[in-house]
Amino acid sequence: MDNNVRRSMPLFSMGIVQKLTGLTARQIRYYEENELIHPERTAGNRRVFSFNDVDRLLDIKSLLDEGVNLAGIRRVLSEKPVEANRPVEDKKAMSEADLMKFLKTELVSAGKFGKSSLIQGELSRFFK
DNA sequence: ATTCTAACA
DNA sequence: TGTTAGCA
Repeated sequence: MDNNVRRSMPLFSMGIVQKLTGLTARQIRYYEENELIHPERTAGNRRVFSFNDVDRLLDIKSLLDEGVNLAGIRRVLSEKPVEANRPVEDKKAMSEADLMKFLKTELVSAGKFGKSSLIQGELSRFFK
């Protein structure tokens, strides 16, 4: 279960999440306002997303492509537990290089579990 | 350089 | 949703 710790560990900066999800900062912040995601905040008020957050964001993105509105998305995601992210100190966001390494291991474990095909589908493009 | 909030020619 | 202003 050590993976849950990692997945709830806040380490993604806004910029990284934008690249990872293809969503705009505006959208990401808007979804947070609607409590679709609950990223942590650094001492400087910067958002720090966990892998769980990115996962939900990708879910939201796919639902958006399917033409589901915010209310609908809320319904779908409300059925999913909202594990709170772990508190984060003042640490700077993980470097992109280390981040990619982490994502790679995530993709491997995800495949190992046959889980979240979404993650593989959406993020695999970063490893081609 | 990056992200944040608030607001709208 | 985009975009921009003014901060931190």
